Amino acid sequence: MDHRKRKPALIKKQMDFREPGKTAEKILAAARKVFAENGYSGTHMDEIAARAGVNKATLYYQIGDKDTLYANVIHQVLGNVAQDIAESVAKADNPEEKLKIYINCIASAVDENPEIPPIMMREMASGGTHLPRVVAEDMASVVTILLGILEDGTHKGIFVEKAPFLIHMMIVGTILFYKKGAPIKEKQLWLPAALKSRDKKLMGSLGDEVGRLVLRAIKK
Amino acid sequence: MDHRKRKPALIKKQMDFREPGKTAEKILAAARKVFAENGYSGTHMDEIAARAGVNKATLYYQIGDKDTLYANVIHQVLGNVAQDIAESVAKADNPEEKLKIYINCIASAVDENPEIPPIMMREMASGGTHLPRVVAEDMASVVTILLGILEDGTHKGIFVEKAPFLIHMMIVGTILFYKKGAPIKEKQLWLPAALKSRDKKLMGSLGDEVGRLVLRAIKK
DNA sequence: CATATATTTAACCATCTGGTTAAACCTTAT
DNA sequence: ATAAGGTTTAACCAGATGGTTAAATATATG
Repeated sequence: MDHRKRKPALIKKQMDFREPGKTAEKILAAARKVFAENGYSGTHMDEIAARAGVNKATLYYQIGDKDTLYANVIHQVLGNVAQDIAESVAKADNPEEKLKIYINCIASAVDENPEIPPIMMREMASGGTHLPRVVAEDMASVVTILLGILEDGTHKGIFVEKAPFLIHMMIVGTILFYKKGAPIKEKQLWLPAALKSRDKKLMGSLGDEVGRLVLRAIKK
Repeated sequence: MDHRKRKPALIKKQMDFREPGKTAEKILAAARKVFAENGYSGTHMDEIAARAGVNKATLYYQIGDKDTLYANVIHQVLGNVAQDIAESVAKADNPEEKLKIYINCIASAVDENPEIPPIMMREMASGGTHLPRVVAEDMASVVTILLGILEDGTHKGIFVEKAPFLIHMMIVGTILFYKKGAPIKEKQLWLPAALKSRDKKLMGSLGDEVGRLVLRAIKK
């Protein structure tokens, strides 16, 4: 099926990718890498099969087709972030702390999962048309959490009023772009040394630094 | 040639896409849209030819191959931003004003040029490996401008010291993600109404609002 | 007008790519 | 052991895709 005309991808076949060593798991792991590297249409089933060390027919026997495989990859890669954020944020009790946690959850999800930036960026680039509904809803629920934090903070007079969706894009955009951008920057040797050195001393994690910036931006 | 293995795209053939109505111009305009919609590997030469209203062979006669066409598109789309920023920023004299202009230049480039977000996002996603050298250098020069503004501001005690590259990723990431993300958000009907309404009242332009946020984030 | 040159086109082509098939190969239970 | 059902595989296929060719058509030049 043509990528552009894909229906909002349902997950036709749920894979049991939990058991490691199992064929399905090997396929999913390979698919994850290849899709992250090359995007949907840049990814070829033969390469996934090769990298997973299985025959292409096995791949089709275990999953179904490219669409389904892609949907499963996305679900596996982005699916758990939402719940994690919800749980972690609930533990804090003031908006400022909650916001820090919110940002750090996203940052560490990205850290533990280097496939998130390329996949998310490309999904955004293509208008999010092929995100499985589950994932789209997950992401919506995340923004809703932020909405709550910001509203609470504004009521309590801690935050100035700012558009929540813009803040969310700021958080996610900053983290994803930095994660993908930093390595590119390092390779460009002609860049002024000042740029490279300055960025070394991101005190603490990226999540912490973004947290500081965003808080400065919205605190009263 | 395979996308993944493309050499750092040189622009093999410079097109004269300036004269409107001319075949080359029609091709480039079509290519721009199609590449923005579907990415490099999702784009088919036949579609570009069809959308440009010319025969595919004409396309090859005028340009060369997919790679060259893509490089030309990128160059046309991203090539002029750098110079524009440099000139505009020079007009202001204090760091704060300069930073506002810096951000607004990027925001309006994106505004006037809706192909920037998808193309930039996908380029970042694939590690910027196929940016023509010219464009990569342009982008580097942009960051260098920001570096200057921030250093100046820090010296004068107006800004706190923050990693310049991170700030740049923050600006660009926020603008691009918001531009591409907002329309997606609008389509998700199940989202809490609060989210949609809140974001309507972005007072002024996106550039202004991002400018305000970033300044709050780094001003002493 | 005639000749040369630049541009466009329909028809091709080799290769790639997602997907299938039928047979071989395990694993398990009787 | 063997029948049965699940799993893997080599070989295959139809359609798509980037790219080419040689002829046809404008366009400019003498």
